[in-house]
Amino acid sequence: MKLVENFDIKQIEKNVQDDLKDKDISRLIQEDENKKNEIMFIEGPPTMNGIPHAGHLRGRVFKDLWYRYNVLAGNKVIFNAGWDAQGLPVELQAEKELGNENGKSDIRSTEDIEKLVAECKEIVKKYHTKWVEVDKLIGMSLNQEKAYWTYKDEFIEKEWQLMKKAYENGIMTEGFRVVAYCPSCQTSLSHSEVNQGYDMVKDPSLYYKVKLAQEDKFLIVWTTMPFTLVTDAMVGLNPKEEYVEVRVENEIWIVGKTRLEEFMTEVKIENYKIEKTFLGTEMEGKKYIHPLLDEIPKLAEIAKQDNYHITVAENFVDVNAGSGLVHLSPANGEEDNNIAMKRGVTIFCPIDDEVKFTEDAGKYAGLFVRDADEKLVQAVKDRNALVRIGKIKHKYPLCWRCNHRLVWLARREYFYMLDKLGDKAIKAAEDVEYFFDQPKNRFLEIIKEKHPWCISRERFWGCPIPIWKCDECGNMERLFSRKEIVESAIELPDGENFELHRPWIDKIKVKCKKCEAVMQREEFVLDTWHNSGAAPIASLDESTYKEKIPAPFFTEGIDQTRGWAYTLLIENVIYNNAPVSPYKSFLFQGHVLDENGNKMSKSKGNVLDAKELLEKYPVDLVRFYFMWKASPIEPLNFSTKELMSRPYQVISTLYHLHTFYKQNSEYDKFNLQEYTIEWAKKKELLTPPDVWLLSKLQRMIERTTETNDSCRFHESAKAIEDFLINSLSQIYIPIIKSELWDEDDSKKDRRFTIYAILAKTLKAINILIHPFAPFTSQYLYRTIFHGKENILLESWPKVDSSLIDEKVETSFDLLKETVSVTSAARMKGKLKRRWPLNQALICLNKGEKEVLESLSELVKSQMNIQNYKIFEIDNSEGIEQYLELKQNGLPVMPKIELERSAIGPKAKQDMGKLLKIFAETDPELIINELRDNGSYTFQIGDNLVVLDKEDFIVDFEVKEKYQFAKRQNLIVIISLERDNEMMAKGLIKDLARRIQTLRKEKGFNPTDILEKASILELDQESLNLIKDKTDDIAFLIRVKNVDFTESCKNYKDDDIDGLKIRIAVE
RNA sequence: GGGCUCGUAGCUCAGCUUGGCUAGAGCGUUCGACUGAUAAUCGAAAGGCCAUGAGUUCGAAUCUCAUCGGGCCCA
Repeated sequence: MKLVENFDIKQIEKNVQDDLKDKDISRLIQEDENKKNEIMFIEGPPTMNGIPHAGHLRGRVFKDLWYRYNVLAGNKVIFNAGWDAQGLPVELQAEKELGNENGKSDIRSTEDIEKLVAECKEIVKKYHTKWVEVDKLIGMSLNQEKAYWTYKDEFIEKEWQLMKKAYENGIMTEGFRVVAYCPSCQTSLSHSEVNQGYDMVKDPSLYYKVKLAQEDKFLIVWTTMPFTLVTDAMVGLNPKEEYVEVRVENEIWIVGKTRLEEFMTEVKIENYKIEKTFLGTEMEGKKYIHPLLDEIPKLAEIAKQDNYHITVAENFVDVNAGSGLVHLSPANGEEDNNIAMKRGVTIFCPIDDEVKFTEDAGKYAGLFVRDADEKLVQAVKDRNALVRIGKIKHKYPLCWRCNHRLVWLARREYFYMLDKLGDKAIKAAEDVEYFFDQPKNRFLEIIKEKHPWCISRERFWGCPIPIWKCDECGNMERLFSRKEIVESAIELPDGENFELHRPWIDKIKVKCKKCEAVMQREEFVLDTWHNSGAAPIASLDESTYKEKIPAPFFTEGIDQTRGWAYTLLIENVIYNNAPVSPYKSFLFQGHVLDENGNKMSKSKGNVLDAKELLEKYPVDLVRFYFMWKASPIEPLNFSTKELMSRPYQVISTLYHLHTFYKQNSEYDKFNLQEYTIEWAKKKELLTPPDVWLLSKLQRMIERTTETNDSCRFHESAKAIEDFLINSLSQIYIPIIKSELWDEDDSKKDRRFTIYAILAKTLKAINILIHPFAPFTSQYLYRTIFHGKENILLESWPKVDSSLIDEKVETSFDLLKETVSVTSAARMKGKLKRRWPLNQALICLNKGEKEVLESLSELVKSQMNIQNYKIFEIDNSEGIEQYLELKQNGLPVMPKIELERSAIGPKAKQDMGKLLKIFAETDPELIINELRDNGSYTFQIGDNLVVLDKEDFIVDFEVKEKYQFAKRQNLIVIISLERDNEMMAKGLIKDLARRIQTLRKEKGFNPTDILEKASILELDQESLNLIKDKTDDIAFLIRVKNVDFTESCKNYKDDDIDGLKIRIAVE
């Protein structure tokens, strides 16, 4: 790899990519004896149903950052890719590609499934290529060859082993789950599909009354789906809301209080009287009599159970709709079903696949459910239970394919009953490090819910559930391995090595051990979250799993709290039947938003394609920017403009510091191996700036290590930025520059010391910044330092506490402050920084004199001043400060004003005269009086106005030929007087700067020594000042001779503060 | 609708636990200066009803409650 001429970060990136193309870094790391611990990373497998965008990149960068940091810190990190191939999104995409407009109902035969599955595999292949491409662009270190795939047979079989544990521990059961179902497509729909199709529809609004069994009172219940009366199981009230008993004619009705009046208007009842008010919670567990039991014998039978047809107090009940009481149909409502599951209530679901009532529905058997609405309303009316039937317009979901109204329907499914885990999952989750409180709290809350997890899906492309059921006797065979299936199969149409997917597995028939009938496989596949959640178990062999899991660090987007993080934990607890998490720590990452803070979405068109982004912008900047801009958990507003500003400056400075080091050290034939900091220390060559820089370096190492460990990557990036820009580039380099300029052989040791320090510092920065900007750091490391083959083989720097020097740091801070204040004073006096000044008078706090004087030479050189004096001052303001300054002999004059709000009441009508007299009075006189007597008396006519200290605002200014600036207690007064010598020096520097610019323009190297320089058209005065000093100029601009006659060929017009000159170099 | 969470300068954040100086820093912006690695750097300036409202208090960015807005998840 060669050093590029100019800083071209894209070119650097390309060179590194090319250079590393054929190199097997992971093998080098594997063989490196400095990398001691072997640790495991488990990739959260992206679903292969789309191309990566900017949001994905942030996650990629976090992972790779962690990898590189840990490798540098001395670990062998197993960093394998992983891909999630299955799941609904892939299947839907395949449907689209195949043109199956009716979704699942288009799949009728084995061949159809086969075609669908083949298409799914195609899609996965296509997107996998895109992802790998982007991974390569961004410099992901993932081992792609060893990637795990969730759809591979070996993965599936291991997942079955996990299911087996769940079954053996009594966690896996059958049950009912309510899904949105399209009666026309005969397909259930996922939540995201449902959310696509809400629209306003008209529905019946039915109020009916049910009598309490033990009291002569009626519950007034509201529903918009009368057919659900068939599957009615409970009536819900909100426990925290108020309800009332009202008398209507000779009946007592129970209604919510919040909407009582609206309700009465709606049902057209004018005369009613509130008899009692109470909280919903008081109504828990009262049996009621369903009005239609005679029509539905099966329901009547179930209703005999104690927990059936009772009132329940549940938070989800909304008192701002209907009557404030709702009936619960676990077969037809999601929330209703959850509550039934929680309370162990029987789920009565007499509805078939065509959404028609079955025989169990008694009188309504055979009817499409929504067609039963009218008949049910009539039946309610016939039994005198009708309060009111009306119409309501509300938002309701429609099928996104056929626009048919969806119904909510309980389907038989498989569940993990998480309450059976006891507190194991909670304990496991509590032991995990989350780095930030916000996601931790939410995650723990979710786990504490212990919601039953429905693991089955009525789909095709997924890990099949290996359970066979006998239709005759209901017996079940659970065959959790290929071996068991093969042994139990009646025949194997695709041989023993059939693919463990639908449709092939569906063809396997098993003989029932109880009744000898032929058993069919339950046509479910697993929830895709089960696949990814099984990753640690299913992607590793058993011994590796035992050895490496729990793994130290997992990370994914914050939306995965309930997703991957959750399923991983639950499945691991199930697998071990113990409170163990598969991860010791989990970092949840905030999402990427567009530059205005809006969510990136296809519909808004603000999605940034990852590949385009990485091809157009420098990858190191993208990576650095992602980590540097925001805290990991916060959302990040992504702006390419911002990306190209500060991050560019940081990386650019890093590059240029390297070229600076290279140019100078090569000129001196510096040998990095021979001359080290230890060597310099031994020879006592370190100056205060060196000590200071090394001390700062230690602090930065300490800080970055600490913040990387706690996932405060943004702080880590900022610590590097701060050191690089504010310490190294801004302070150290300008100080040592002049020392490097002096080529005398006797100063060689000093120059070598500087090179050694620069080399050590730059090398350390390269390593520290490597996880953030891998390309530039690898590039600079290789081209400038010719180190190991890959910077990853280096070791993370350790803090060397012998190099920390707090005293020097304090002195430097004071120096920086003093120089800064001096510059401000120069600004006021219009004195350029390169003009030397005669004298500075510096006022400091008590005790600081010594601190600053320890850097005496630097004070002069950095302030560009020939001598200085330091005064320690006690007072920071007012008359006391002025007096102290004066007492010290400083060239100050008092500046005095009246405190108007204070003197108003004292002077009253004499205010005008007072101001006039005050303006004419010598300030010094007032000060002296105040000092001696504590007050000053003005005589205004016959009146005496006595003003004390508080009535004056006293400040100071400096005498003529001085200028000053102050910041808090730091005051710098500079003398404006310059003699010829100083004027000459200033002029020389002015000239030198211009000639140096010209040198650069002409393309000379800084280290080249040129023949001559020529300066024309200087005025006589200036010429007199400098004509004897050509040697000084020659030294500054690296030429052999300087003259003032027209001796060169090409001259450039230039000017110094408006003075026209012509200059040339050859 | 529910849960968690965030809201301080254009941006990124500090300060909040334990109430008390004129609410700080860096970046960005504008103007000026410097520059021999630099799109670096230095100086100055502009920029804040600390989301809003109420309460507690002598005193609130800080404690309490409510509201509004953003994010994620769940409905």
